[in-house]
Amino acid sequence: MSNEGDTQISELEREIIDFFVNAATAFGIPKSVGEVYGIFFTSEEPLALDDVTQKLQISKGSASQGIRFLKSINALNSVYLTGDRRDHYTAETKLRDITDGFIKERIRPQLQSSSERLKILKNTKKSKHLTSQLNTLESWTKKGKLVLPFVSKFLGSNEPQKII
Amino acid sequence: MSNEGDTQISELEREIIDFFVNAATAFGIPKSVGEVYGIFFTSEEPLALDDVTQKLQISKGSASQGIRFLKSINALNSVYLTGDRRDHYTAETKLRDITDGFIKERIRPQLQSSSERLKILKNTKKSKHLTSQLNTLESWTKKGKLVLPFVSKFLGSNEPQKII
DNA sequence: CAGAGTGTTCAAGAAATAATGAACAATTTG
DNA sequence: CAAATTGTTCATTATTTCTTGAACACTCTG
Repeated sequence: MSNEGDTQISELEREIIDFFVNAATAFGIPKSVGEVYGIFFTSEEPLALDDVTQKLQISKGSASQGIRFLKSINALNSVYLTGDRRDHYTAETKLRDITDGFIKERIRPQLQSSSERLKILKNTKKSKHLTSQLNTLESWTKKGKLVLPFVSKFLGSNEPQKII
Repeated sequence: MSNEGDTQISELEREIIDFFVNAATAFGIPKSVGEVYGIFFTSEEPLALDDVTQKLQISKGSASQGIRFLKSINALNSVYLTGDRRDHYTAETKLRDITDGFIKERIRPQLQSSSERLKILKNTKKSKHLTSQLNTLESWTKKGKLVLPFVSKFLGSNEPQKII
């Protein structure tokens, strides 16, 4: 029966949420997911599902799915509040944790399946030119896989980086 | 009046094109753009607009827009063929060139506008918590900007990389 | 154990995005 | 300079993707 959740969000909060909506869209993630992360990010207190629906005025379904996705990439942390059986979360704000989750759940599987498909294609009869192009693609996926840990490490550090 | 363009594409070529359709989708780029790059990538000879429409069976509009986008990120190279006034292109296959084009045309502008919007928000009156969150966001965009040249260099090299 | 509280699922509708193709502008050719 | 060739634009249509909300399952609580 909680009812402090329907607090209006401020203009600044809305701006910050929009920041995440933009970012989400850029990463091919639904707008509503960006909003959900945004509301957690702006909130000092842990929020539950219906706080999200009330503050953002989105459906329970969207909020539920948004939270699930954000949990899957470690962008939300569970918080247990005594005397309230709703699940509460706070935004994870360590960029590296979120990046790692995103890489692990979204990028790696995609790269992996691409490189597996390529492997199969290498066994087919083909022209010189296509052989060469397949080798090019193979090197691309390899580089893709190799760059990920470096991006992760880079985003996790607080110091300037150098490439040697 | 050229008419060698209506050659059927092979099963393997279709697979390679699908590879790019997948990749394009993952980057939030329309399927048709992936197809267009794919047909150039598989072709040994330079192709013109109507070769693309015939081989892929897509509309002239899609092909034209796909080519324009691909040129804008340096994924296609112009080739001038004497005795044919149509524009011809080949696929650029240096990963770094394409990556750089994509970063310059798509990613940097997005990051830039985000960080400008953030700068404005920093001047508004706000709570301790939101001040702190805005600082977090600022550090994220900074790291984003810094990581790009690193990714570019990494993808351009043929040697293993280390971070120091 | 009936009723209330909480979260999930997924079919249907709404919204956003992409593809088409006809009209057009620009250029070249005979 | 008329006709043909080439490529672009953009309103319309088609497709894909997202959001909604009602039905459901599960868990608590009195």
